Amino acid sequence: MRQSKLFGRTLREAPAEAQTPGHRLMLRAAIARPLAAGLYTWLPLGFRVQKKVEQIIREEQDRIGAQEMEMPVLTPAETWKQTGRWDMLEPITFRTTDHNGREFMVSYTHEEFVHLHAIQEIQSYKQMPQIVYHFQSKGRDEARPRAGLLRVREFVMKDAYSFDVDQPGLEKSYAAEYGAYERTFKRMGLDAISVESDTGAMGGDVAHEFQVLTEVGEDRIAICSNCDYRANMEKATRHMDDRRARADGVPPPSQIATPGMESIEALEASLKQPKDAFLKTLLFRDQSGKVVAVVLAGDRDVNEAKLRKALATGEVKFAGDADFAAAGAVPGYIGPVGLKARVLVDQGVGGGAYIAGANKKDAHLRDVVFGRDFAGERVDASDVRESDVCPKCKVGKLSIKRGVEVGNIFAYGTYYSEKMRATFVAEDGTQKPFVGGSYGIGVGRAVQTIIETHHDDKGIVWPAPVAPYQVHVIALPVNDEEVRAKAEGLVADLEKRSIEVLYDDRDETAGVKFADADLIGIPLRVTVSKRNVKQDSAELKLRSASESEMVPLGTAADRIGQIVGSWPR
RNA sequence: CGGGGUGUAGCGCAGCUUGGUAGCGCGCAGCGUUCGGGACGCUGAGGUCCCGGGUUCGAGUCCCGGCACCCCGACCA
Repeated sequence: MRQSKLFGRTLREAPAEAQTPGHRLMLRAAIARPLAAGLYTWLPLGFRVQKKVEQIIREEQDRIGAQEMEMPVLTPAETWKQTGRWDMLEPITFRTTDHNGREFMVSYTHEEFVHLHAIQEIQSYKQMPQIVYHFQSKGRDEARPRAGLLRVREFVMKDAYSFDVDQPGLEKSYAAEYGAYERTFKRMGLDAISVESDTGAMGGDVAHEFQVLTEVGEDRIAICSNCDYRANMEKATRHMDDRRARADGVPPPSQIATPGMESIEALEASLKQPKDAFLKTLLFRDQSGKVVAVVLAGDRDVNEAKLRKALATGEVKFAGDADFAAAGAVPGYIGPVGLKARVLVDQGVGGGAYIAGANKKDAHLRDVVFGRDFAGERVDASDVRESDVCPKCKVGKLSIKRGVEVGNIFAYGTYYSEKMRATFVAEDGTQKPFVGGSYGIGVGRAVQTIIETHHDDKGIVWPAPVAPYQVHVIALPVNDEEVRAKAEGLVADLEKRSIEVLYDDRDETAGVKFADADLIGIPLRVTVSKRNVKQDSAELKLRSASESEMVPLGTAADRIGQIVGSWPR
């Protein structure tokens, strides 16, 4: 490829809105361009990277016996309604109607549709296990697209779906995908770790995310200092020691005057008590408008993902003034005692005496005891935090790191097949529901995550397997007849060997060409210059190395072929 | 959806407080000199100043309304 013809210019400066290093480099190196909020066009260089990432994913899926297929982007509403997700996904999906008024969703994911096909194609237990996958665009009307390709509103996902006859079968498929993911991310240069995750909109129980730890990530991951426990904050729990403060001998609640103290911080400051001596009570509405109170220790924050799960709802919001009035509560002085609402009590609330709102203006109650003075359902609805004790080994301390979720795997079992009556004939002749899992990788997000984790101050340093080209040949200066002849001869020779070459034939100065080569980050740079040609040689330099190697022009192609051939694929 | 910010040439920005010829750097085109780390000179092209309304003799600038984009938070690959 002649660089003079390349569609896509490198930028000396990144647009102001680009914040993360990967976002800036992605734009500067002409990988992709924004079209609207959260919508990106791949330019030719980025498109090649995307295709290489896809190919790695494809090879690893094929290796475990998964079969590639393709389902449409537009999906009919009726099927979504069968599983209840038409309403649940309303806030984050793009929808449209055809000219007859029939409703469609831009596919958010494809569980429903792959089940529809499984019903038709798989009739007998003899046909399983099966894993199918496709690379398909997903539409998600994210409230806040972010950081270039890291969170967008339309993206290509590899999503795979397994069908098994029973739970042990599912576990095998799940393990096969788990292994495929480890190989896939490793091959593309990503150091992804698996973490336990919430199942969110996908339903089901067991799920892992593959996270690449980096400061630019938006997920928070709890990691144990001692064992292999790693979990997304949405899911992470902590070990709570058993010593329950005793309520014996605690006097009944008594009112204390707390004028103007409407926050835990204000109470902490004026009553000179630690935050965890208080109960924090928060009022929420779920998606259907039902109001619920969540009671937690004053030093803890509510975890909305856990709360949604506890309430089996798609959305929770803070309640309004009318809800407070209906519950007999006063904002700033709300407490669980005498509250007229469903009450959930976080597991971090102990059995001892707390100070809590009195549901009266300017008043709190001391000596409030859970189980004695108020009742409520026990739930886990709070965040873990730095230094909490690991729930698995009960020894290590948790630390919180940021990560980018590049892939995930869910074992949802019969969640969809039961709702859709997707069954097969089992060995005993009865109809049984498919036992399934789904497995996703965001391609564009993976590409930018590679950039986020493979760059220096000059530009991208592509891992060879995903680089847009393998070799960058630079002619210097290109208008020198002999230089150009030698460079073009070398390029032709390399291409004959099926080596992917970007040839910088632009009439630019050495500084511009080297700077662009560093920015674009192709693994091997080959300089054919007047100076080198005089000595009948070419300079080979790896993007990742600081020193270079001079080789005779006559054997340059051999040497380059040898280097390129030694790279992992 | 809550909070904050920004919209002026392809990109980065100034001009707005105090209304009066729309500017700078990079990039782009032509010519010449350069040619191993973002060269230099000369010439030139390129603008609905986000959109709509208002105030005014006159609006990029002031007022009102909208839209878009970015950042922080809540949600996802």
